[in-house]
Amino acid sequence: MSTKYDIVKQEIQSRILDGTYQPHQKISSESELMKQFGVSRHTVRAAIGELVNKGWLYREQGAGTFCADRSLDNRSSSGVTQRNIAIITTFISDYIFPSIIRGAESFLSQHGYNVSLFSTNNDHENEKRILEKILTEPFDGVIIEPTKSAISNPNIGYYLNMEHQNIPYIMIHAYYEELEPLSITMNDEKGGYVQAEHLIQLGHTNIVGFFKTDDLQGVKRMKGFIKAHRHYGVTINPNGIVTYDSSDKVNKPIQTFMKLLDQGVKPTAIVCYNDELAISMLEVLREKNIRVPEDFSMVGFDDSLIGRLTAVKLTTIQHPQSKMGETAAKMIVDLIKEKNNQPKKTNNKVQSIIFEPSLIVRNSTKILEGKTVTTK
Amino acid sequence: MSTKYDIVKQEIQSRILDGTYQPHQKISSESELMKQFGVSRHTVRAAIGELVNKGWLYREQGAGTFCADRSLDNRSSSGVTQRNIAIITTFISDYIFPSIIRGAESFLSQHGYNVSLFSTNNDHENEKRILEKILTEPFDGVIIEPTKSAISNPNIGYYLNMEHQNIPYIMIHAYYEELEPLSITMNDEKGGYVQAEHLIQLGHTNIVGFFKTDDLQGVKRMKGFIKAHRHYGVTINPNGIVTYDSSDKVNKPIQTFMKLLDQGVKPTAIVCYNDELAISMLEVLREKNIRVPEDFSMVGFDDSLIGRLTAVKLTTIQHPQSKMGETAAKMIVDLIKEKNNQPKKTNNKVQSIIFEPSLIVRNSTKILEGKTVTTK
DNA sequence: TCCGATTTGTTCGTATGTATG
DNA sequence: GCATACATACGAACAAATCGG
Repeated sequence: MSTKYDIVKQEIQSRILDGTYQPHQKISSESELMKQFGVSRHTVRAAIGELVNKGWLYREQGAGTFCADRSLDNRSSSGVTQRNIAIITTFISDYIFPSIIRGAESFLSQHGYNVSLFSTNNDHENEKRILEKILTEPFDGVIIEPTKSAISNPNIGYYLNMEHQNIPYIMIHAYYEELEPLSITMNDEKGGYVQAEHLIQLGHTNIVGFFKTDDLQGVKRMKGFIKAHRHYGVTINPNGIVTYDSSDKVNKPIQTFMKLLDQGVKPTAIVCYNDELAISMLEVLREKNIRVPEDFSMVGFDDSLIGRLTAVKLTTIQHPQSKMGETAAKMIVDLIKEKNNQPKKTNNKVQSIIFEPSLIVRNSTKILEGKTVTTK
Repeated sequence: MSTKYDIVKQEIQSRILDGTYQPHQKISSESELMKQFGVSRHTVRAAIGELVNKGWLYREQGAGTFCADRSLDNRSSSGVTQRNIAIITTFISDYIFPSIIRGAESFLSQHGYNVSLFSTNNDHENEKRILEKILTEPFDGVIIEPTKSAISNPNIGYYLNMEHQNIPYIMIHAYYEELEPLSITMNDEKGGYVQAEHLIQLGHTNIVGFFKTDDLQGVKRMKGFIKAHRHYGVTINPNGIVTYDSSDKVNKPIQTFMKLLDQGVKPTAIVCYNDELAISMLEVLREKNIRVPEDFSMVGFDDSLIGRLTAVKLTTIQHPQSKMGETAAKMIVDLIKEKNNQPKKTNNKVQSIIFEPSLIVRNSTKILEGKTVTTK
């Protein structure tokens, strides 16, 4: 995999798949590629040779090398419907993802589809590699949880190519706004609002919020957090909002939280991006001998299993989990049907779905001492 | 047709067609061909390269170039290798399975394979449906966790058919004994032995054991449990061994355990089939105000995440989890390689792997009051 | 129609890396 | 350890086709 011609080959392949090279368009000449990659002509020719052999490019002596049009050539040759669905998530084994995947797998296998799994680890490079794979192989539909949905995505070209090749896809949890895709999401802003509202109604006024902001979910939950404070006229502590990324999710929130607890005016409650974070924070509080909920209240998000197993059962926001997976599966199957039966009446068109959040009150939140419950 | 490499190519082709080169026979080396035709090595390689691409020859570094066997060359219809691996587990989202799947997925996707997921919910009908699907579609290999491995399997025919069709498969966690397949397992009997031994060494003599016995793992752990008692000369309470199935795993163990706790001579410790059960039992004890480990000791199995998150951290048996998934993935890839390179020497044949269990002592076990620690 | 610049096609030489037996 | 054989990579030269002027 580390040979020079293979690198050149991969890169050219990427340019084809992400739409840089359109069908019948002339690609860079051999001498240009030599300069671009700093390799000899022999190496460039070896790379191009393999792609010509695969049918991705064709050469014309004297004219140049061109991108082939693979749109209607091969994939229906075998005649047999493959019925493959790809599910791309950021993580596979952690947290609530297994439940989502189970929901989707269960529905899809009942409807005769194979489910292939991919995880990006919230990294754009991995996402790219996976999208290349999906575009190269016969998938009938794709369910995607976007990678780093809050920031601009370098792989948009691949999604456009997917539309070109008429492969239906839907996004869950969040979506890339440029694409305006069909999606299944939570109302995350509302969720963040409800988290904060609950604590405010319990009398808390010094609440910290921790949000993972490389994904859109976190950005929106933060927005809701702020909105609730404004609505109830509670000022937000200047240090009261902490953001972090997937990359520093293990350490940064914990360390920042510890500092916040050591300062003069201590917060009395925390809104957590999700239950996973809440569990970490619970550990911090336990080490500092701060009792939950007597001394400190916390709200999680997602109603994950681990939040129900801990000594202190978490107050949290409900997440549809396996239901979301099933809904996504149903939607992608509908899209595939719609694609195949073009003459069919499109009376009930497939539409995006937004799940409304609801609060689940357990044992991690409590009325602040000396306060009475506020109601709207 | 007048180029040198084309002449070389034609000549080699002729030698294949007229039988000079028989299937799997080594053809002249590149340097020999250089002499024979008076051309450069590059030219020879270009000629051979085209024939390799057509599927008439195959090259093996260090060994030589060989004539391919095109007699039974069927599946080249699509030309493209699919590289699909199926993973069949009993459950997808629960417990330690996500970790196992992640380990396998990570390795396989790095090696260019797609991973398709199936779950049987430990039901033979589902298993049958999935096996039919796999036999019908182009999978290169299968990783299986057997369904109800302790009882006779009605789908053996499908596995035999898989062998017929030359689809490599391996089993994890357990295996159907009739098939004697390649497998990756725990030494479950040893595991059950270690669980019981630990409690016995802590002075416990009235230990109950709960085992799920529709899978072989449970049967073997139970065997180890009994063996440990015999070895240390501890008599087993007649009601001290409780077995249950996947179907009644939610209720039966809990109810039986409650009855045991209400009887005259109470047990002082429990060996659990796995951490999942242990967590349920912990809940029962909490409701009855029996403190762990002060009043009661318990040992789990699998070292699952949930066993580390509870208030009382479980003493348990280590399970390789994602490591097991990765090992399984590596093994299946080796098997596929072995299958494809028939002429290659099978010097290091793929072999079954058994992981040895080791005890992880945490906070759910304690020396029985009024006893001293026993050592072997 | 021809010219010249560009681009791919063929062929040689050489060197080093890596797997096999 | 050694010879053999294939794998990768660099450089150079000339041939053949294309395309704009």
